[in-house]
Amino acid sequence: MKRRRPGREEHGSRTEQKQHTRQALIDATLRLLGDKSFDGLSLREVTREVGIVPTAFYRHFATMEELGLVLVDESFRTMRRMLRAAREGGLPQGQIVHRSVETLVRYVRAHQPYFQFIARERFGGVEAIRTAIRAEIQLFVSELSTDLSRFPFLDRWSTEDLQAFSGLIVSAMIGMVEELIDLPARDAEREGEIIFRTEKQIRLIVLAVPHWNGKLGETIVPLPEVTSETPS
Amino acid sequence: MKRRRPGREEHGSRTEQKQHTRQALIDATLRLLGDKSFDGLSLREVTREVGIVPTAFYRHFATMEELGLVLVDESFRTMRRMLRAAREGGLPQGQIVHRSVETLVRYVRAHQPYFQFIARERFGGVEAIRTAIRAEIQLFVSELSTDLSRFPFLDRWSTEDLQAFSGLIVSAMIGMVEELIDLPARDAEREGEIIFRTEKQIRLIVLAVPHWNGKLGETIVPLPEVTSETPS
DNA sequence: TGTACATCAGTGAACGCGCGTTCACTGATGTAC
DNA sequence: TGTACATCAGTGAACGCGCGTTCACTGATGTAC
Repeated sequence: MKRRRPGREEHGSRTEQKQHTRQALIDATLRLLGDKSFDGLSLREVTREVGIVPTAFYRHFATMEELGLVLVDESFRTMRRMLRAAREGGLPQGQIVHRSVETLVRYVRAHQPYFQFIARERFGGVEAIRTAIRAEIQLFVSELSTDLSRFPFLDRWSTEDLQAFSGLIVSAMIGMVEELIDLPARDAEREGEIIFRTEKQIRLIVLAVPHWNGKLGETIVPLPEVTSETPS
Repeated sequence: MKRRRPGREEHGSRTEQKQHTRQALIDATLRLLGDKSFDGLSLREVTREVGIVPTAFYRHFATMEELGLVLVDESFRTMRRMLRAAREGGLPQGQIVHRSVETLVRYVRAHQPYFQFIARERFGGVEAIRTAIRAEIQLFVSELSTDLSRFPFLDRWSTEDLQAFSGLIVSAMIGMVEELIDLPARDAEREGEIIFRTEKQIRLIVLAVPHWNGKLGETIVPLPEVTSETPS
């Protein structure tokens, strides 16, 4: 009775059982991170949530930081799976912005804790985790650049310009995700507004594409001086 | 000798002295937040940094959370001061994107700890602080909307569209600030790249302005299907 | 100006608590024969 | 298939430590007369 997982009685091999507990630690951590940030979370809280003794933690991870890095890895694996699916499914002509935003929202909803973890720890208190997340997002931007380089107009852009463009889209998407994830549960109206606004933003960016000349000269649209009293 | 602030010998009235200690607590907190997130920071760490006994903390704040909210307030007061100065100075015709980005960067460098605090706690572990920051950023977006509504084209946009547009600019700016603040100190080259990229992004957004028709129909630029093998 | 009393910012001892980590252990699972 | 031994995931007691908070205190500053 002592060695069995509390509440569950049937199990596979020792290896499977270990894997099961390891996953339970990961899941428990994600659950607990709804309320607090990673470096406010204790090893004992995590093991308590799983229902094992604190010392058993060390059978799976050397430190909390190690667990955190595994979480980063898992989270981005999830997102890459999303992107791969989207790419392979092939977005239908037209509706591309709408469908992309919608797909992202569905994924965020389905894997909310992962996204929440990433959003919260991207600038969180643990250096190693911040660095790992930053690297993954950069990878993300680069992959998007490659995808986008197949579109008309964009196929003639420099790598640098493409990365800036992708970065802008990713910024808008991250902004949306970050607003979505701590929306009071099931506020469908606010959610709709956020999605609608993000679509607008991305469409606006796309609109600029045919007009970009690749130079960082001054703007093409003449803009008047901004002072306290300068309406037309 | 006992009552004097360690390391400083001359003081004003009791009220001034209290104010001085209060500010020391705030400054110490900002300094310590370089390494960790707010909810990983202890009351004792803060008082230790200032050089007072832990219990003296309560003469100034009831809880750490209260201190945190004061920090949010101070940080945004700093940013509003920046905006007001920028508005009153009046940005010269042309160069407007360049000057705006440059102004922001200078301010971030000058008040780095405040910006770092905001970036880190925007999605951090303390609910009340998150909420306060979110409200301030929203206010920010609204103010920018008002400013922008004086420009040609934009003066005909709906409030909603203007807010989406402002939100996009703020997202790009936040993205830049967040990258800037934990750049390894004085990496002038990376810093230049980040600024250059942000300028590109904002110029790109601006470029779209004359072409926006205010409708959320499908894009005007026809975009082909994205699959694994769809180059032109 | 001088004296007597009130205020209150900062002190220092003490508390109970949750923390991470150590250690020797238990007993079911796995393996060699 | 049956037995004897090895492995190792999880146990539980114990540790020293930093935490937030309480409390009665001290002594310089402020105020009333």
